[in-house]
Amino acid sequence: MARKPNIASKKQPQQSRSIATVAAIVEAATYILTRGGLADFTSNKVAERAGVNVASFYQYFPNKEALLFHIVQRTWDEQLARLEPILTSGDAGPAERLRAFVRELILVEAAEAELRRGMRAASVELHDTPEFKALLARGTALFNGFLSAALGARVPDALDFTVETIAILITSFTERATDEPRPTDHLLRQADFLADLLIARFDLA
Amino acid sequence: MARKPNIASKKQPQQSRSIATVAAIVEAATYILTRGGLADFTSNKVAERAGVNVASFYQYFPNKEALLFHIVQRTWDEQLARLEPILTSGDAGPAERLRAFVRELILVEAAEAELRRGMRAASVELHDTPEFKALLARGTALFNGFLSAALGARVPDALDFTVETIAILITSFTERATDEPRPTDHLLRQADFLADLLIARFDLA
Amino acid sequence: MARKPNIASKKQPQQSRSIATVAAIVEAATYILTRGGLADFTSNKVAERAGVNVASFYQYFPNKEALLFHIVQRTWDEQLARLEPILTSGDAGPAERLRAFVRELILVEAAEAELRRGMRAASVELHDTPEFKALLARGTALFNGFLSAALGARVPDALDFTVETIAILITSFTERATDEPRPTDHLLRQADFLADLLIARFDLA
Amino acid sequence: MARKPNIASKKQPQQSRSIATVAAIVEAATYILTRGGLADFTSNKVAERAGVNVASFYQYFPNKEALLFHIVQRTWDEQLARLEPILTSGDAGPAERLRAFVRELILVEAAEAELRRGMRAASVELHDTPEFKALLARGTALFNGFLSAALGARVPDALDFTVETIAILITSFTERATDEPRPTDHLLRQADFLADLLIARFDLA
DNA sequence: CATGAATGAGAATTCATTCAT
DNA sequence: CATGAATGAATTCTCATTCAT
Repeated sequence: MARKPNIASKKQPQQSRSIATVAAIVEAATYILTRGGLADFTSNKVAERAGVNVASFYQYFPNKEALLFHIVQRTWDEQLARLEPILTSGDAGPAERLRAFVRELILVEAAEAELRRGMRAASVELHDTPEFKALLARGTALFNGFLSAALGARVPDALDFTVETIAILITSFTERATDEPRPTDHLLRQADFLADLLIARFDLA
Repeated sequence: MARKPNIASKKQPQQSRSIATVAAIVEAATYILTRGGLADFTSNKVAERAGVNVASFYQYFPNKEALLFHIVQRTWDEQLARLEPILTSGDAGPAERLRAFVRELILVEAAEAELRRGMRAASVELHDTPEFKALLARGTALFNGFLSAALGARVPDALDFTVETIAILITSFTERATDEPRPTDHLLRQADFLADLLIARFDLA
Repeated sequence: MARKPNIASKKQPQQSRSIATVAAIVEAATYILTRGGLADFTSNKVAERAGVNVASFYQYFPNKEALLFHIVQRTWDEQLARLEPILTSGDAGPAERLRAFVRELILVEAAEAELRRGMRAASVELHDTPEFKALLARGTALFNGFLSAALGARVPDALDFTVETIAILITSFTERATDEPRPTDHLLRQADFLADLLIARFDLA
Repeated sequence: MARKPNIASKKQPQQSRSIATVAAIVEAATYILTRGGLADFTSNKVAERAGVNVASFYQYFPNKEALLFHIVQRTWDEQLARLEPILTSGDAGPAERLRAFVRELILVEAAEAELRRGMRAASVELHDTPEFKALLARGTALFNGFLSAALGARVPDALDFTVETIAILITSFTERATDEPRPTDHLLRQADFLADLLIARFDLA
């Protein structure tokens, strides 16, 4: 029964030196997670690679999980920043936007696939924390909003079910499809495959 | 950077006493993985819960990973045993079989969802072992064979791509859909959703 | 403070099966010690290599040290058997015999240099046992007897000191000279070097 | 088959507290090796006797062998510091210097005989490391230089062979002669015995 | 704040030895 | 006797975390 670690960041660095320290720690951790060195993702090694003392680590993060969460959050934020415009911009029709979204999502996932794999492996303990759930919720809300709007008319019954299921479909698919390194055009074909499936099914074009 | 652990099982238990010992170890490990206690999945704790000495653990498994692989393999075998008949029986048409397959798969995954989550979290080290790859290959071959046959006529180009992509779609979907506990009928609706999508797309009915 | 292990052989094997078992154990241990695998010189591994059960090991040897002593003794006995005739045969004069002795000793040591190195490394615990001391004493007595007789006339004072010192000189030299593998002729030159030194010094020719 | 341990020392202690820690570790290890407790020379027991946590041990030494090497090196350095002046000072003739050297060597060896025995027993793993070989090489070079110079004129052929053989003779003799505790005058007689042998043989006086 | 230093607790693995059958 | 099986007790080494300066 995994204990839920206290994930909230300890202190916000105020001075520039502190900011640099935190940045170094985060960068070091990212590097280590990217190399897949789950076993090397230890507070001591992260600090060493960051060139700071372990004690400094604990100055800014109450524990390892907090650092991990920080990175997860940052990555997630960056990801959302790229995806949100696609979903919200009213320029294109639902089909266009869905296709663009799936394409962008698969590219985003692929872009930092190793890091994401590392994070996923290390994230086990995070899953049950409220902070993590809140993070997920934001993305979910955004995507569900878009889907609900797009499908609203065409799915009279069980809109929620449909939306949730499509969300699972898309996110699990892009995650897995990027597990093995693939050339971009292959990824895009896969994205289109899925997008077309949905567009056809719901007659979005 | 993960080293590849030697996974081949060590000594086969011969007398009933040792068979019981191994069973106790496997059961204890399963229990711990199921509870999500990735952090508790240690040789000492597994042995303790099994009521045997750690040294006995190492009589039968060269290392922790070997035990994990043992469980993964057993689970996988059981799963295949349930799924194979569906794919190979010639009784029904492709649409029927695909739907039945997705339904069974999602149920199978749900049945031991916690264990699977634990295994997934712990499996990182396994991914690169030849034994693990061989295990995956069997399942892949089976499913790809079925899909290739079913789609053969309808997918003139890029059969391999299509098959691979569908395989990813189905397996990633069922895995994620069972991440949260859901009632059976919900799972079946989800399975049908995906199956219908594919059946319609490839005109299998 | 190394405890003195009980070294006395437990049981003498009576039946041919037992004899074969003991032989297999001894041979396996010899093999392992020869390969320099001090770390592999464990009761389990010796038994495994011997093809017998560990419990059988303890049927015939009360502990690991007893096996080691057994091998040391056997080797020592074989060595003495080759050296004794040289010292005792009255055919040749003292110079001849001394030279022949040193030559033979260096060859004997070289013959099983690896085994001897392994034994030496493992023997630490043996040094303080009475059995081991008795073993040494036999060889010492033999050699000292020879030297005393040979030098008697020429060393009026301090015969004991001289004999002891020469014994140390010869045995330590041959041991170390064979630490690195060397061709036979090199070894013989070294033996002659030492023998000549002593012959000249004590005017033995 | 012994693996070569990584012997290079890890972190250098900087503050006085850590210097004391390292000193305590070294002292504890020396004590244990001196008592002949090869079996007690474990990281835990050394740390315990040093009054520090095992983890501190591993802060400063990457493994047990590194600590052992540290001690071997220190002892060797001290020994060389005492012997080098004898060999290099031009005050005396070769005979004088050789005799003084052998005398000093046997005293040096005797001074820490127990420690040296312990180290020797534990050194097995060290033999193959480059660091250890480098250490030996320094001593060998020094002594061989001296001998070559001293004998040069008198040994037209095979100078190398002669030098090497004498080196073996002297070092193996002093090592073994100090294996059993002996009063100083006895040791000096033994040293003189060997020195005289060589002086006479090569007409060094 | 930042660093040097320290540590309690535990993880993986092995070994000598014993016992039941 | 011999074997299968078991285990108490170590051993090496690491990690998350804290404290004194």
